Amino acid sequence: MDKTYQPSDIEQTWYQTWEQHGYFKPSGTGKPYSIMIPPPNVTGSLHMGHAFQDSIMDALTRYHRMKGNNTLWQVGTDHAGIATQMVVERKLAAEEGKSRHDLGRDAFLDKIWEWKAHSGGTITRQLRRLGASVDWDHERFTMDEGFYKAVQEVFVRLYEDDLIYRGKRLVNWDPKLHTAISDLEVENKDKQGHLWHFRYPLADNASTASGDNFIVVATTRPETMLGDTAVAVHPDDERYQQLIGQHVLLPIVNRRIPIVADDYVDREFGTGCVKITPAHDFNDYELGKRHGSVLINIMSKDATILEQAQIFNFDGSASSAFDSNLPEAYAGLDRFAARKQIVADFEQLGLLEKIDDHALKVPYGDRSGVVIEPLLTDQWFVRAGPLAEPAIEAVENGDIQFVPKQYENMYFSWMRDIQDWCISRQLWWGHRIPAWYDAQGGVYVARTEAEARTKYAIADDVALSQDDDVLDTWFSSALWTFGTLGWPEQTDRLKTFHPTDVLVTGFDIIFFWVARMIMMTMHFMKDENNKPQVPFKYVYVTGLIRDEHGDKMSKSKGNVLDPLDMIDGISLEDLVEKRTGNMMQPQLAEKIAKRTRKTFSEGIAAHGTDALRFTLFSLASTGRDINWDMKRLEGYRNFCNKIWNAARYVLMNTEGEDCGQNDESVRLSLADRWIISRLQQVEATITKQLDEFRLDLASQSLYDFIWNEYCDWYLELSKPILADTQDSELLRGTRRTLVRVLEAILRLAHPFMPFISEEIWQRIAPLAGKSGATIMTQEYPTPDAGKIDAVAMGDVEWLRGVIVAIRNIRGEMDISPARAIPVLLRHGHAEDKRRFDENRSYIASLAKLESLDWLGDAEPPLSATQLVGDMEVLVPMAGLIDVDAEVARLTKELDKSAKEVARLEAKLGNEKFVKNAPADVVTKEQAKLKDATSAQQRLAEQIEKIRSL
RNA sequence: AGGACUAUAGCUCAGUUGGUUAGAGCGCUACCUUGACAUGGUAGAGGUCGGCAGUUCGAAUCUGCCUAGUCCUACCA
Repeated sequence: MDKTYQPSDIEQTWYQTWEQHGYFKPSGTGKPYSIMIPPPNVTGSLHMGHAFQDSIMDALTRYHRMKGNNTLWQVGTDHAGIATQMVVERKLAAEEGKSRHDLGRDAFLDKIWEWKAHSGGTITRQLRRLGASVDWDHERFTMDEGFYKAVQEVFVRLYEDDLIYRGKRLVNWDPKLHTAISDLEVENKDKQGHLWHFRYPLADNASTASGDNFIVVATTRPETMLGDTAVAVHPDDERYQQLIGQHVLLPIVNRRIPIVADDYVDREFGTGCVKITPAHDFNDYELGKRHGSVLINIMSKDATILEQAQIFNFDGSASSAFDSNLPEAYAGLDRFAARKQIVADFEQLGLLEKIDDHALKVPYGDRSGVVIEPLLTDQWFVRAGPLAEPAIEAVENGDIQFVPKQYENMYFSWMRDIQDWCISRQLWWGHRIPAWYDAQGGVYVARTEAEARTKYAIADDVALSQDDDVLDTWFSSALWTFGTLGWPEQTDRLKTFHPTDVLVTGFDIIFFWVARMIMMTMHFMKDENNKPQVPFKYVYVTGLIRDEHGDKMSKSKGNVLDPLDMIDGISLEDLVEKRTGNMMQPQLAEKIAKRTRKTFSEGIAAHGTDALRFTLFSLASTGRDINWDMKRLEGYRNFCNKIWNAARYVLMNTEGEDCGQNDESVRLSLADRWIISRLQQVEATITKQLDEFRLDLASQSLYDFIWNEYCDWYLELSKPILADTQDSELLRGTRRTLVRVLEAILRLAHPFMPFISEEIWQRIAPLAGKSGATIMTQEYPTPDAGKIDAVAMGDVEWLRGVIVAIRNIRGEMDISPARAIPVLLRHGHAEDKRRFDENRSYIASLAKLESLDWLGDAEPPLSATQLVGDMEVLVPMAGLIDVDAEVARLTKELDKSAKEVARLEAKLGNEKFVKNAPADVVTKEQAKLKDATSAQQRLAEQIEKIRSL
């Protein structure tokens, strides 16, 4: 093996080997275990969040595969409707100066498929680099043939069950993308705006309580007044009591509209009068409906003002309740221009009362970034209420558990107040809605046009045209767990792997995806008793990966880290280019470049996939965002190097030697018995932590065991034996333990660090008597309590105590590490003496001693001392030690003991403590006090003795 | 407005049902190239666990209030 660990030398070749040999496929035997990858955007690329979640899924998958489960990690990508369409539209505009309308629907879709073919491999290549052990043979895409069938089936059946309906409703309209979007795709932002106060003259010479012949309404969106159908006041508001049932004459359009009373109105806000615009405001829609009003739409799909208003009843039929003419002056004006004009005109008319500054929330489209307009359009909706009921129940009764649990609250509060889901999108890229219309507007929902004709008995000569709209991307993603397994066919894969075991995803898509997946799955998937099947048993919710300052990573902030750059490294210049090239806002480039040069003055070094993964795991504490720290990554790269070198040491001492693999007689040293015992304990700990999704704790346990126990102590303790002993049985025992424990460590580590564990395992396994083509399919280590040797563990703890005590004196007294020193022990119990007798050579070797003796009762020479339990460790001071330094050191120790004694005395002096605390706690404290007291006394004597010289 | 989460060493974070002398990594200090590893070794410094009350024999841990921050949902024109 090379002296230094080079991840690039091993990682890619191992992945290819694994994939070629089909190790990622389900084994076909064992209890099924399955995970569905959250499908990334097919044309996207992997970011740190993906790397994080995918690493977790891979660790769980590899762990269960090694435990013998029939394990499937299902892979696939999402067509990502709006996102993908926008990318291709931008590209088209930039390269050919054309819009999608110039091309037409079919040609444009061809362009997108081309783009998918061209860029679609990026994400899957990146997944391979991460070591993702997914089943590539069954990769799926949310718009592949099978998924198309699943989507149609679901749509048609939901329609037949009256859970999908079409209607003219107020929706969130994106005037830039020209599509409806769901509530979830709207981001409400705090903005400073204005509250305009308009006078609406009263009709029929009515007047207010204070004698005015007008009332004042306040609005943040003046242009919508063109669509006002009423004014509302609170029923108990004395100021306007006599006006209820009267009318106002709407200025500019001269529309006579009623004054109605409604509890919804807040008397304290503004003037207590609210203009009602049912076609342009969600609250007003409800209000208008309650008061038998109509809907007056005044806006086009571009959010410009119409020439003629469109007036509807709430059932969608046309209404002639009002004159539909709108003032010519506004026709075609953009909504914001119209706003200015309306305000100016009110001022002109002397009807502008005042303008207040006002803080408000403005809805923006999360993709387009423009202000969303509530607009009356024909859309398809999913009736979410009935679907939500079983989905809520499944989480309440624990069939689905969120990890961490607090996300269940979030889920419940959204689900219990769920609104119908607008699923139609006025886009081209997506699943086209399986509905057909005849010339009269009749709607026919079926899987195909032919089926529609049969089902609804439509003659062949009646022209049908399919709905132009497509479905929300999340509609198809909601079918992911069963759609990927072949549904609506009852495939073996579906029967074997559904329900899946765990979904690993971010909290940001609990509503978008997780909740909808639960609803859809439980409606369509039933078990043998016809009970709804859940899509997964656990939802492991990860935090977000942020940058080193806790800021969200984003292109516009220029703080995005590419996981592949962590793995392969990148030069500073390339990193700057990557962050500043192809920007939507080029003016930020300079700042980003500067910041990047400051943070990564040397670029980024290569750290390898294993180190990246291990870093992600150790940061993966539940329910918390992660602030990325390059130093952690470096630390775990060093950890890989540590393992590498430990393996080199083991190989150096075992290759070509007799390692006792054929059960020749062996004798195990104390160190052997100890590390074997500890291995059992660590195996139990890690297994438990993995089962509880605590990858952070598991990786920490592994790290501690490998570095602080196996390397720091076991390998060091093996050195004196390998160097000195002539005992062939003992040598065999040590060699056997060296390789066997390392071999087990590699299997323990494999789910975390697949590459380095495989690379080393290939060399170690034969020496440990293991055979097999890959570590991937070896058994995950299981602890054997029978191998735990309590005596050995106690002895090594003692041994470490003595060695650390001597090193401590050495360090504090500034004794050169090169200098071998004499050490005496005294005042020990019989147990100390036994341990001393059995382990002299270990101590002498690890503490670099010239001599080590048991003093008995003889008077010791003047020495530096340290206590290990009751036993004193003495380093004779002659020629070695600075008296003042020793006094200072002992005084520090004494202070500590004195404080401890005081604390314990106070505690035990408290009658209530002695009376109330459990007996074992009291006994423990008493023992501690005894130790501390005797330590205090010894230290005091020793200080006195040194001083007296 | 409602709700959730977070606050522990200079930095990034663990701390499982209340009982440790409160831990890790990085950083810092001193010493050390000893044949696995300087991507290393040995020793060390560093914390009134955000604040205030309370429950308890005992609180980083439980309760209440407060402060600061993050996020989610809803929204008054």
